[in-house]
Amino acid sequence: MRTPLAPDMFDPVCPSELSPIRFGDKWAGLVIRCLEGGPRRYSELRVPLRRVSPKALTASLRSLERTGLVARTVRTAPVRAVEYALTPLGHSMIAPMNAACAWASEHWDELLDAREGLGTR
Amino acid sequence: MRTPLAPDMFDPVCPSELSPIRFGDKWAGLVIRCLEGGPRRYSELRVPLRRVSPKALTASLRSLERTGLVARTVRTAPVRAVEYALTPLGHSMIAPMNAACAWASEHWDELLDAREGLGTR
DNA sequence: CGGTATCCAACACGATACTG
DNA sequence: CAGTATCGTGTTGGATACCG
Repeated sequence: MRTPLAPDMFDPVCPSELSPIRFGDKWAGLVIRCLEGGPRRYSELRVPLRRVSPKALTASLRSLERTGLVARTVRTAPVRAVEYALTPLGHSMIAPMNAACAWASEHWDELLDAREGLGTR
Repeated sequence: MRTPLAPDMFDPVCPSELSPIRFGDKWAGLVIRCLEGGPRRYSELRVPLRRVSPKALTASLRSLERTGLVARTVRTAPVRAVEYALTPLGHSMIAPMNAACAWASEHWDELLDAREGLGTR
């Protein structure tokens, strides 16, 4: 199955913004979300993740590869194309990620309150 | 309810060691685990977390306070004592933490494989 | 007892330019 | 197309010593 990519992962507000739960490095969670709907080429990923520099994106992908969550495959003919896809292990992370997102949504107002309570003191 | 603290959070092997899922900063997850069984004083926390420098432990606690997961209370009489406890929000994180731990346990061998597959190439 | 102060090394991340 | 090279900055975390 191959669903369309979100046009911009930073629009309007990333629900994970306030959540303390992180999956790997800074961008790993968003990258996994982008790969959830099927394999993607590097340049495809750059569109919704346009606010991430190529260096940081590559670093995140390499890290995900190292952890075994993402597989990188290169095709040379007819044109060079590099595809990134979730491994079975990567797919298995979707469940805990959804749990984390659900938690953040449920406690959104408390998380906001905590952040604001700080500014005032 | 107030259960005894683990003697050493780093012994024998932390199950979260290989997991890419993080809760806040480097030590936040372990700190939350220590507070799960009831409020603790700073010096109590330092025992199971003795491999964490006081500076890093304080930083982690402050960060958890800021996020609204931990409450800090000071008692001055008869002696000065500072207690850290999970807030309701903090307690609500136990569920996603357990989900993350379960995930790591289930996929432990795959995570190990991924790490080792790297050393060889 | 419950932290700070200080110093330092390592790393993460961004911007930009460039390349096989 | 799919990155790498380079440079610079900011943050993280450890070690150690000290303090009210």
